[in-house]
Amino acid sequence: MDQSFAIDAFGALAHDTRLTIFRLLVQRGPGGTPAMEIGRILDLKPSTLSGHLATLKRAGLVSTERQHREVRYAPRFDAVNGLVRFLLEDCCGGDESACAGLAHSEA
Amino acid sequence: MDQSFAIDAFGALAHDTRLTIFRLLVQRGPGGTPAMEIGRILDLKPSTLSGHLATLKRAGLVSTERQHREVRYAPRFDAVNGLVRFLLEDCCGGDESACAGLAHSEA
DNA sequence: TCCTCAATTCGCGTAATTACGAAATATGGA
DNA sequence: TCCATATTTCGTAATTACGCGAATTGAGGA
Repeated sequence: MDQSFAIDAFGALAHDTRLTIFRLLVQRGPGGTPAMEIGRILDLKPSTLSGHLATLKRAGLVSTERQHREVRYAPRFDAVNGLVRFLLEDCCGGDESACAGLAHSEA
Repeated sequence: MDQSFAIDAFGALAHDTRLTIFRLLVQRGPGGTPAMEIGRILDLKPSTLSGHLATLKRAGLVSTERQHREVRYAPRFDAVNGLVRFLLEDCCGGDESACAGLAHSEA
C-alpha cells in the first residue's frame, strides 16, 4: 500500500455515484454483481456506469470476472483494510495506550 | 454518518498533501500539532497549508483548538471509524460468515 | 497603543473531473 | 455468418479543484 494507491482509492470513493456503487457491491457480497444489474438498480446510463466502474477498478477497489456475456464486479475488502491500515500507520507514534480502542473498527 | 459526509471525507483524503498532513497528525497523536509546525515539516506555503487544513476540518477529519497564538490540529479517529463502518454497512447482506475476518481491521 | 507572529481569506490563471451521446467491441445463440 | 445483448471507448462542454501571492484578521508582548 503506497500513497498514490491510497489517493486513487479515496478519490474513487469521493463521488456520490461511485460511493453508492461500492456500498451496493459490499452489500451484495463477494460473489459479485453484473454491471448491467448495478446500472438498472441505480438508474445509470451505460457509458456513465462503465466510466465509474473503470475508476473503481483502476483504484483497486473492485475486481472483475467475465461470466458469459456479463462482467461481474465484486468489492475488494482487502483494499478497504489496506486503506485503514495505511491511514492509521504508526498511530500516536506507536504508543498503543494513546489510541487504544480508536484504531480498531467493528464493522 | 451520511453519504455527503463520507464523500467530503474521502475527497479530503484524496490529495497528496492532505493525505500526508492527516497521516502526520495521526502519528503525532491526539494532542494535536500547531499549523505552523506542519507547514515547516512539509515545506508548505501558509496559504496552501491553511486551505488544506480547512478542507480537512470541513470534512470532519480534524479538530482544532486555539492555544495562545497557535492553532493545534488533531486527527479525529472517530471519523475514520465512522467511514469504515459506513463503507461496510450491511456487508454481505448481513451474512457474517461471508465476510468474516474481512470487515475487521487490526491497525 | 504599536508591533510581531500565526493563520486565514481573496483573487486569478491553470489543470483535472464530470456526464453522456454516439460509435466501437465482445460474447454467445440461431 | 448474422444478430442481439453487454460493455467499453471516444469526444466535448460545463464544472470544479489547484497553488500561491497579496491583503487581512487574531492574539499577545512591549
